[in-house]
Amino acid sequence: MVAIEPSKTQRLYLLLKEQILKGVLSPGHRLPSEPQLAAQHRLSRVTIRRALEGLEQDGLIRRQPGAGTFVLDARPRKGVVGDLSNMLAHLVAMGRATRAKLLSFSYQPSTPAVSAALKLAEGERVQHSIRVRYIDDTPFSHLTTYVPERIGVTYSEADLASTPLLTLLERSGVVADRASQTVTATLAGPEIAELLQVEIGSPLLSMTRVVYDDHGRGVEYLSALYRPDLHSFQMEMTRTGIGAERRWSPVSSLTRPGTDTKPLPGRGNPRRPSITPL
Amino acid sequence: MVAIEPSKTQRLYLLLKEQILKGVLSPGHRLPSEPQLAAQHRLSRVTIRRALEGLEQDGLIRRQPGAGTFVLDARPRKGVVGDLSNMLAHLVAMGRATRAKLLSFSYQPSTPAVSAALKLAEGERVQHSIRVRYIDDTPFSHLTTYVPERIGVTYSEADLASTPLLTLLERSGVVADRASQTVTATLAGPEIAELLQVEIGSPLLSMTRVVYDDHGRGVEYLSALYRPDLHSFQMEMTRTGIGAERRWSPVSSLTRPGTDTKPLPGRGNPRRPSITPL
DNA sequence: TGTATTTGTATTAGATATAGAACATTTTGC
DNA sequence: GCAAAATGTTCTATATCTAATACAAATACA
Repeated sequence: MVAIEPSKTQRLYLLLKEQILKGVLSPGHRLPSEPQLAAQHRLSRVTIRRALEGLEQDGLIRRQPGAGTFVLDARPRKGVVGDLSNMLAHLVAMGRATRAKLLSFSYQPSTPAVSAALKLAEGERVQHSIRVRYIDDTPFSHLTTYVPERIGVTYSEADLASTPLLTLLERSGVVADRASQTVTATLAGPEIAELLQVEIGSPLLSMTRVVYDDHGRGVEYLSALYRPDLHSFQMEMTRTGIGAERRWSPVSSLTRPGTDTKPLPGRGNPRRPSITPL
Repeated sequence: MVAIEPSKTQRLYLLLKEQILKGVLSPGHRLPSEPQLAAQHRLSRVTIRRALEGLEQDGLIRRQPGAGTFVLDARPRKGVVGDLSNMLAHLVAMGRATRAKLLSFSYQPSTPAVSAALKLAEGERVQHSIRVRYIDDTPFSHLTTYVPERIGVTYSEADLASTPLLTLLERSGVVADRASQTVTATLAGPEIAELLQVEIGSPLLSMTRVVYDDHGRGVEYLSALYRPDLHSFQMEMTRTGIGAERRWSPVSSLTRPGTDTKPLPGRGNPRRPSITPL
């Protein structure tokens, strides 16, 4: 029995794509010729060409008969470089058109995992919703939320489709006090891939967040998926303390779209951080 | 021209693997029967079986003729649930065996991307290194670093294989003052996959960090890849301010391995945050 | 016990991936 | 202009992937 491996074409395709997007191969750079690539990777020229065709479709390379294959100006529309901690508020402030599509809205008995996270009693019911958020008609996040039923009943289906969940919660008298969020990487399954308009098997940023009120009770469980080509999680840190006690302190910052990783001007002057009210 | 896609077998294999490792399918849980899976995913039973065979080889499932297919005690050695911000120090504190393998060590002319991030002059040279860090003989991170040559010369190859880079830098008189880090998701290419002992095409957490000294000059450019099954990036947040000015403030926290997302006890009492001295 | 369900195994057929080769067309550079 | 080298195109041949089907063996349950 052989280990399950991706096709050779896809292997090469992803490899080259990574290198181009990562900047290892800078724009204007000429790739080795197809026969050379075939020799280097010990693949047939047919396979090489299939991979290059994929890159060409992606607009990452330009192939000129007789001349060669050249890397184009990579990172095409990396337009939105967001901070997961304040993305939505930031986008709205920029006047970008944002809308959410409500895919599911129901009341269910809680699952074990959600119950544990929200500290619910056995069999307690939760309000469950699935949304996809778009920016300029491009899907950029897939949101699955669970809210204890007693809180969930305070807002309607229409509310959820138009208003950020955390706003709804606070409007209902919930006092959000603490949150714990975890960021990981996953793969896009068939449904998610279609909803976020990416290839099946594409990498996705996965964030799980649990929000607690001032009594330590869980009020929201959020599982979010983001397209890494549209968003990344960024944070600024400063060095504080002296001697052996010198450590790094996080400073949540705003990142302007189109602006690359840029440290805060001067020192001190931390921006006011915020969390996405999704 | 068709987009380059992974094989259906591999697609399903990775998808199920993710769900098992992520805990969506808990140990002891019985998977749908092969015909059911075939119907759900609209694949033939042959394909379903190939994917399951891969999972069986990985020791993730048990297949019993006549009975069904069951999820085994997943995350066998999920031991390490780390915080990217202070992972290494934390692991060391726990007495886990950590070692780094130095794969490459050289001085090169800087690439455009690195030059921009570190604010180097045109053509300035950098010290480049690639390392893989292991914990208990399991690879968990792939580290690529660039340091301006004037700083890089202050430590040796042996230093780098044994001592965290940031420690070396500070030993050389560099004053690390600010850092900017970005977290995204990527796919594992052939070499990375082999080094980190994952399948080609598996999702990886990608972190890029730039450290600046007190004069705002870049002193370290780090590109790190982490296995999401072994690590996730976690942060705690608290609500501060009042009224319309009420916002979320990040509180970098320690996560104990084996302990799932758990809010800080009481309120206030923020842990002293730190950054990984990789 | 008997029946339904499940996994294991085998066969057939078609679609696709890959290798290898030949030749045309375009560009580059002498 | 000419030769070399690059991509574009077409073809043959083999191996693998996937679908579809049938049947055997093991298990669960009434």
